[in-house]
Amino acid sequence: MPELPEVETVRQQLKPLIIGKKIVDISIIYDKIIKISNDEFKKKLIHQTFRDISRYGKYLLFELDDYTLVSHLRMEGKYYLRQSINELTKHEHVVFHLSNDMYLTYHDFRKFGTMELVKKGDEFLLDSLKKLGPEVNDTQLIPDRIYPKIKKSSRPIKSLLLDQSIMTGLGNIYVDETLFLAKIHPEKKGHQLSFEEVECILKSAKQVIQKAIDLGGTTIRSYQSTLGVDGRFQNELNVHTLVGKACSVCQEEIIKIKVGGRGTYLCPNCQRKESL
DNA sequence: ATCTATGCCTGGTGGC
DNA sequence: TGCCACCAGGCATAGA
Repeated sequence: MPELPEVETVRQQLKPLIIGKKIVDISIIYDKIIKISNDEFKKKLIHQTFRDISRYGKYLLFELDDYTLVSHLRMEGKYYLRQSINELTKHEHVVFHLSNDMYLTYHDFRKFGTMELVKKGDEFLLDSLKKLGPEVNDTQLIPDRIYPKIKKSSRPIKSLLLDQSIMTGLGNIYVDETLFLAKIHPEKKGHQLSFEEVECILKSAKQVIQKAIDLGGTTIRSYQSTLGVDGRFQNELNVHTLVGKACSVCQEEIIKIKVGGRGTYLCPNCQRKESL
């Protein structure tokens, strides 16, 4: 499940491999991934050269000469660099044939990922990008920026942290880890939180995200970033996926509940519903 | 306006 | 062993 740290890892690994390479051809094997017609997609992208890869929240932005390809990996999307089309597996849906005779392929066995194409400079006019809040790892982001939205909401804090319009970058794994560090129960309502608690949550989120970026992200289930490099953050998890295990702080058993329809892991002792 | 429910997908799991 | 219903989950969209 790529969240901000995983997408950042993909960006860093892929960038030196494709910068300066021109797209000479494109094969679209499964076209629901892309939002426009196959013909338009090919017409606009063929002969364009990769100039940079940037990222906003969980979106990858492949910057070419005249267009930006905005890619969201959702749960299982991955990019691979292949030397031959003979290496393609059944879950590789879009193939970019590059000028150095390598193939950049998009792999996604759930087929949930999306690719949008936009004129360079117009990225934030896209519906998907324009509604995103500030990035959780933005050093300029201060709690005052998110506190008002949290304070007036009756939704559980877990749902608010997953809401990308308030703040972007956290997914299910890192929200659980963030709330554990902050010692906040995931079902606590937004309006029940003090400014100091929100401050603590933001600080914890930044800490979790930065550590995950430093370690190359988390490898859970099938998620593995480009080139088969495993992230190492899974060794640092305190609660996520650890149901039945002892809490690293108090030895209480980690439990799993559902919050807003999402599987949620927490320590019932460290993260009490009723606060002091 | 604001929130909840549903659809998109497929591999893995558990029941029979 | 094989079949099948069910689950996971980020985000868009429809519905309440």
